[in-house]
Amino acid sequence: MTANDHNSHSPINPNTLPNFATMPNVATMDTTHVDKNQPPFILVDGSYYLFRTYHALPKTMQNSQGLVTNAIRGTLNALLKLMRRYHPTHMAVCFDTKSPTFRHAMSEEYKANRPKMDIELAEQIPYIHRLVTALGIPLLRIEGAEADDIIGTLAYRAVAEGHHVVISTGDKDMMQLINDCVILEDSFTGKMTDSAGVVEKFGINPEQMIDFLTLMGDSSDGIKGVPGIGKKTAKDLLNEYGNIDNMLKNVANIKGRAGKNLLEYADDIPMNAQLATIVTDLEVGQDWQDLKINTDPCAHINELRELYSELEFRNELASLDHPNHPANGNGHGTQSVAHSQADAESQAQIAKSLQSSTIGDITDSKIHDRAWHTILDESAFDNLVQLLASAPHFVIDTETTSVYWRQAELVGLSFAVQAHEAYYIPLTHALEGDELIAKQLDRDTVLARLKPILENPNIGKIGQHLKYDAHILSLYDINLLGNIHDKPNNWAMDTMLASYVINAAITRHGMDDLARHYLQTQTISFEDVAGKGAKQVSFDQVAIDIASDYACEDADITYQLFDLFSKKLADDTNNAKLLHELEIPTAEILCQMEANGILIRRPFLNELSKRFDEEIIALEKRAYEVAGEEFNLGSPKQLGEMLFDKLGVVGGKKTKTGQYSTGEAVLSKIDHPLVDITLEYRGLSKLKSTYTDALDNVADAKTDRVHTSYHQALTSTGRLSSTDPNLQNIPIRTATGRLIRQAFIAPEGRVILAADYSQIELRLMAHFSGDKNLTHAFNEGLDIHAATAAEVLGKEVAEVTATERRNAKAINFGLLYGMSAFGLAKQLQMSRSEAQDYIDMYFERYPGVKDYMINTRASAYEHGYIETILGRKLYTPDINHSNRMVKQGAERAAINAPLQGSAADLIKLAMIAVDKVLPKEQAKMLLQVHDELVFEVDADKVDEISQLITNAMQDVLTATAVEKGWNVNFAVPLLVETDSGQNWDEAH
DNA sequence: GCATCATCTTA
DNA sequence: GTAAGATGATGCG
Repeated sequence: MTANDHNSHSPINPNTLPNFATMPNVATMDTTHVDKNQPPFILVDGSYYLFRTYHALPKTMQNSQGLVTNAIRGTLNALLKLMRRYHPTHMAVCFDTKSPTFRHAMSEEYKANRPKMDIELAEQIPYIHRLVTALGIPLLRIEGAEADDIIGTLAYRAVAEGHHVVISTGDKDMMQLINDCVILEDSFTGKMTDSAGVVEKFGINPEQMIDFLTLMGDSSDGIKGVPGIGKKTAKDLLNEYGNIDNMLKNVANIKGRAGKNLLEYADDIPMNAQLATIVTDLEVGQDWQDLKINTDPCAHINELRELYSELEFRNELASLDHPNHPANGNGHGTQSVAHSQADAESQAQIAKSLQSSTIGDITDSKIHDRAWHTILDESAFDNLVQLLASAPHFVIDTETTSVYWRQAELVGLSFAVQAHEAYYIPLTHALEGDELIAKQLDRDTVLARLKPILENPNIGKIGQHLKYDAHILSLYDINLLGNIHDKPNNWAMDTMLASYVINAAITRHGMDDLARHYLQTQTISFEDVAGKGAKQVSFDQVAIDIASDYACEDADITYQLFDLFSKKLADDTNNAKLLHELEIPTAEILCQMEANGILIRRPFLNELSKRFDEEIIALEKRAYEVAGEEFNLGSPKQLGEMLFDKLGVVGGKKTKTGQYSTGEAVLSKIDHPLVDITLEYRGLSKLKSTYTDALDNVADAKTDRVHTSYHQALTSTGRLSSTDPNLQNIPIRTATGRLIRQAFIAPEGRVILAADYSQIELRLMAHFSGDKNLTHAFNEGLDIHAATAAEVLGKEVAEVTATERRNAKAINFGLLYGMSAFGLAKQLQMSRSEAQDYIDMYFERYPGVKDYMINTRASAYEHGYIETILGRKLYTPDINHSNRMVKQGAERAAINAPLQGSAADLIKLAMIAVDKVLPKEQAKMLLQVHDELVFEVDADKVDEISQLITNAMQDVLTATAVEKGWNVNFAVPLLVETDSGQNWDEAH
């Protein structure tokens, strides 16, 4: 029989039950004889790829005959990937058939609720079968057996015969087949799962998988499981009792619902277990040796050609003439994939999964031409100290117990003075049983020796996200900060900020992202060494040899990035200037601001929480009365159903997910008592949960100060963002909201001082557009929104009504946001054509602004980026996107980016300028909120310092920028407004 | 337990 | 119409 003779199997009688007692168990079988150096036996779960790719890939993939081809493509890509990766000699693709199996005979509910297969999918199946055969891969379908069972059987036989096995599937049920020599690989997502992967994912061993599935059940397959036992309980029970038999023996000891139900449903367990068990001794009537790939390049080439032509897979067709097409039995073919983006992502994931795998020819991607050292004795440390002290610059990286610097303790330090060589000094690792922990050098001794080097401004410090390391070192009384910006001309560099300045959009700026993007290297992830989720341990619980690899890699990669970015910056002096004169100095100031924190009034916040809570409860009660029943007022879904279905309110609109929209914009148009109650309820619960409760939780227990964390390499425009907590969105618009602001105070003898740029983005618009009317209004010091209304309506500023000013304000903001008539109409609640008329009138009066819009858009198309006032390039990758909506979104972002981005540049300059003149004993900079800086200052020095700050901020373009070599002739004045008071509300 | 949605807060 | 982050509810596995 030939390998592809897939119709030759005798059907399996669905009424003959497998003998579960004698069935071999793949997870526990002996694997000592398996030769891991041979290519693996590949078993593909064809049915999985069929369904997965059909639902995941767009149905718009069709040939000219209207045949949907997404599942064909998806499955083909999975197969080609496997062949390229493993160069297998033995492989089989298994499919389910429509006929019933023993599971259907056992349980009426088994897969009973599966909807009928879509016709668009059914049509693709014959093509997929033909394709598999034409690729020379054995195809297996057996009446009365599921693909799982064929795979289970073949996996057992293959391992028994000395092969290791890769099962290509995304079905978690198959995890019961995993052992030392059998792994799962989902070729669609790139995810690989070995034994450790099962433990990581579910907290149990592969051999416990059947019991796990039996307890949990599977609603999509119609397997019930034990009610009340989900993933978590099943895991806990299995960890305690090992298996279900043992659980039942000790069922009296199992408390609560789990124990009760286990007893009550004990009779169902055997059947559910059998439904969940993959058969491993099917009568397949075929020996595994027959499942060889047909490697004759000419065998099926004509069939393939015909298929690809009919399907209109042009790239695949062309690649048939390429000598390395995988169908020719050679695993190095060119990629021929329709979804380059999705594919690139899954490739990256595959690359990642390769790291941890040790099976077969899956390569360990660690490079070996490198020297990574663990420093565990005095003389090695002496040598390192010598090396660092005499280096012009070096990479430093701290390893700690937490990503939050305020909770972190130092665990070790890594260094690099050149690429491919790195040192790790473990200091406080404490993993029980790790023999190396006793050899660690003393932390304080090491730090004392390093302090003069780390504080030496003449030795450049290089790091990835140095602000973090600076925070950590400052906890140990080491001041790294001076080295970051006091010597802007040395080699000091923050690779995260360098990447951000060079191109903020091309990748995120974490070290893993940078290594992947710029060095084509997949780093050891933190999760690889410390686990993830609830099971993650802190770094001091990682074994020193593993930790050392991780830490050395970090330092090594950082050095390599430093080399690469240094070259890029040498070619672009403005980028170099942005890094050294703007971002790195800003980082140092942010470090101080974060360390300062801002004082809050805890008792006041607690009092507010209590008050809000009482009002919330009263509102809930009223809502239940109006509704006639209790429901969750905080659930948009339940509220929508109550309002529009049960209470019959008209005007309900649905969101894209099919539920009613209950956003503020919709509700405020409805006249109904429940709406008023809801809006008030939402306002108060927002304030309570997001602000009064949250701030109290994060404030330092001893000092009552709140320390936010600023992210400097995140936004697409150059703005900062603030997290944990976000102090850039503290309420201000409503009176109740402002109560929160009143909780931010200055200590005794000091006041809060706030300084903000007035209308900075509109001033930038005036500058960039050069528009005469706009420039004139700012130069005359007019109320800009009133001036706009007067100009557009052709009347005097004094005659402008409140509504006219409000509309003008909306259009001014709209301009900054790349406005459309549609958007303006929605904002002003007018018709689209009215909005369009208004916009037309505006552009007639402000032609320069119209030109700015056109020119900025054009620049984005021409260069792929726009520039801010300091020449920061902000890339606009979606400007040529094939989706019209996405493309238009990118156009609006491009129009906004120079304005928002330039404002971000200016406030960073302002922070640098202010920091330089601020008397540190009398004032501290605390917060930055995009166009505002918040300080606490000695009460008796407020006027003086306020003037100092105002001057520094207003003069950034005429003084600070010029000193640093940026010469900008700004078209309008920069105006700063300051105020001060006991709290942030009074200061605003 | 983790991701996504809907909502609301800021500049 | 731009740029963010946090929360509770909900859905998935």
